[in-house]
Amino acid sequence: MASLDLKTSRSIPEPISRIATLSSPCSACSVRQLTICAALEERELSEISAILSRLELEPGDPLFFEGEPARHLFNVTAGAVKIYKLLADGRRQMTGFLFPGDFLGLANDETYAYSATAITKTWVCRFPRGKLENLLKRFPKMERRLFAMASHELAVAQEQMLLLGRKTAREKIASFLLMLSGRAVRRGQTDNPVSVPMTRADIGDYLGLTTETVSRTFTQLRQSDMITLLPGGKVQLNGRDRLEEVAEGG
Amino acid sequence: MASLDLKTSRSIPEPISRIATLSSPCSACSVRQLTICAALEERELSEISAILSRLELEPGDPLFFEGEPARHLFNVTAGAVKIYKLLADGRRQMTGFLFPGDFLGLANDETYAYSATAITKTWVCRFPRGKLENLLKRFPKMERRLFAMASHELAVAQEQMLLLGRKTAREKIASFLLMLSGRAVRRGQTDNPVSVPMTRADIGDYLGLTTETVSRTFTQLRQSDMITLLPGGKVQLNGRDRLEEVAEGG
DNA sequence: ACAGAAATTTGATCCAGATCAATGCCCGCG
DNA sequence: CGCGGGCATTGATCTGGATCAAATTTCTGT
Repeated sequence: MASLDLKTSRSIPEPISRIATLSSPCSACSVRQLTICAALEERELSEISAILSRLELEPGDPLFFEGEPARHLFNVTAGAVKIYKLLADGRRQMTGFLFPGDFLGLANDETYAYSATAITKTWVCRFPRGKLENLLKRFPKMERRLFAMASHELAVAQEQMLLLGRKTAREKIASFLLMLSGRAVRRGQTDNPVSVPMTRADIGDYLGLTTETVSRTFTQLRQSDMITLLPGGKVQLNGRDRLEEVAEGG
Repeated sequence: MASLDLKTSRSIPEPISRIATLSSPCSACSVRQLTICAALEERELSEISAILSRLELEPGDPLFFEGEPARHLFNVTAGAVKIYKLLADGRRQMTGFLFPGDFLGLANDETYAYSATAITKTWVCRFPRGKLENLLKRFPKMERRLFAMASHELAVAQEQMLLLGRKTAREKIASFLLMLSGRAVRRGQTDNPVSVPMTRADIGDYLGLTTETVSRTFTQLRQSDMITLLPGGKVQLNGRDRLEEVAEGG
C-alpha cells in the first residue's frame, strides 16, 4: 500500500507542472540517441511527438507517487529525478537517480511501484500509457529498445543489491561517485569533476546510510586525498583507479 | 570484472549436467502458463521445443558464472536455483532465488552479469541465445511476455533494495518468508508450511545478513510463536497478518 | 548585503548485527 | 548402527554505522 508521505501530502502531480507550449521537434532532441526514440526513423518521430507532452518541473515537484494508477510513462530530457519507496514509518529507499535519456514509469500491475520527484529544474516528455503501448505494437524496434533499457536497469539493480547488502560505507560512496561519473560520460557530459545534484540525505537513502555517515565518509575520502569537494555540488575525483579499488573492496 | 570464486574454481558449466534424452512435449509442461511459453499457441510450441535442451542439475551444479559469454537463456521447470554476484574478497550477494516458471540469463552486454547455481535437484530448459532471439522476432507476443517478466523482475529488485537498505534483520526474515510463501502460491504449491530449500548462509547472502543473525532471528520468531520450524526445511507461518506487520516495520 | 532557513559537518555515545568460538544436530554412508 | 562432515544453533565480545546533539556553512529571498 502507498503509505502517506507526511512531508509532501499533496498527491496531485499534475497541475504543479507547466506544459511547455513550444513543441520543439524530436529530431532536435539532445537525448534522442540515449532513449527509446533512438529506434525511430525521422518520419516516425512525428508519431511519437504527437502523443507526448513536455513538462517542466521545479526541484521538489513530484512526477507521481507509489500506488497511484500508472497512467503515464516519462522520459527525462534535462535535469535529474529521484525515484524511491517508503516504509510505513517513513524510512526511505531511493531506488534510482534518473538523468537525461532515462526512462521511468514502467508498471506491471496498474499502479506505480515507486514515487518519483524532480531534484533539480527538470524537463520530461510524458507519454500516455495506452497510446505509447499502441505505438510500441506498431514499432517493434522501439519496443525492443525499451526492453533493452529495462534489461539494463535490471543489471544496474542487481549491482545495487550487491552494494546495499555487502559493501561498507566507504565502498558505497566510492561506487556512487564512479557511477555518477560513468553516467555523465554516457550522456556526453564532463565526467570529472562530477556533478552531484542531490542532497546528503538523498545519497544516504540511496546507499542505505544516514546523512551523517555520508558526510563523514566524504570527509574521510577528502582527507585521504581521493576526492576534492568543489562549490556548486561538484566533486573532483583524484585518480579514478584508486577509487575503483576502494569501490570493489580492494 | 568477474572475480575468481576460490571455492568453485571450475568454470565449465556444461559437462556436469546430463541432457535429458526424452523430449517430453512442451504442451504437457507444468509451468508453461507461468513463463514465456504461455504466449504461444499449441502449434507454435513445436518451434520452441526444437531449439531447447532439457538439463538435469544436481545441488551445487553451476548453470553459468558471472563474466562468461552469455550463450544461453534458461527456464527453470523444477527445483530451485540461486543467482549471485561476488566481490573480489569473496563477499557474496544473492540477487535472487529462482523456482519453476522463472527465467534467467538475460544479458545486455554479451556476458552474464551474475552467476547461477542449482540448490536442489533441478530441471531447466536451455535456449541458445541467438535462436531464441530469432524466435522472439517472429512471435512478438512471446517477446512482450518476456518484457513483462523482466519488468516484473525490476519491481521485485526495487522491493529488495528497500529491504536491503532499510529493513532490520527481523523485518528482512519476515519479508523473506512471506515472499517464499507468495511465490509458492503462484506456482500452485502449498503456501503454508512453506518450503525453504536454501541454507542459512544462502539466506544471509540474500538478505545482507550473516548466517548467525539469520539463525538467531529464526529462533526469535519461533520463540514469539510467529513461525514453527518443521523438519525437512519447512517453516510453518502462524498468522500471516502478524508476519506482514513485522515485514513492513509495523 | 543580510536575515533566516536549510543543508552540511563534526562530536559524543549507543546498539544491531558482525565476528569469533564452541557445541549440538541431522543425515548420508560404510 | 555408529561415525563423520556439513549445517544450525547458541554464547561472548566487538565494531561500523546509527542516533542524538550542536555548531558551521551554504543557499534563498528581499
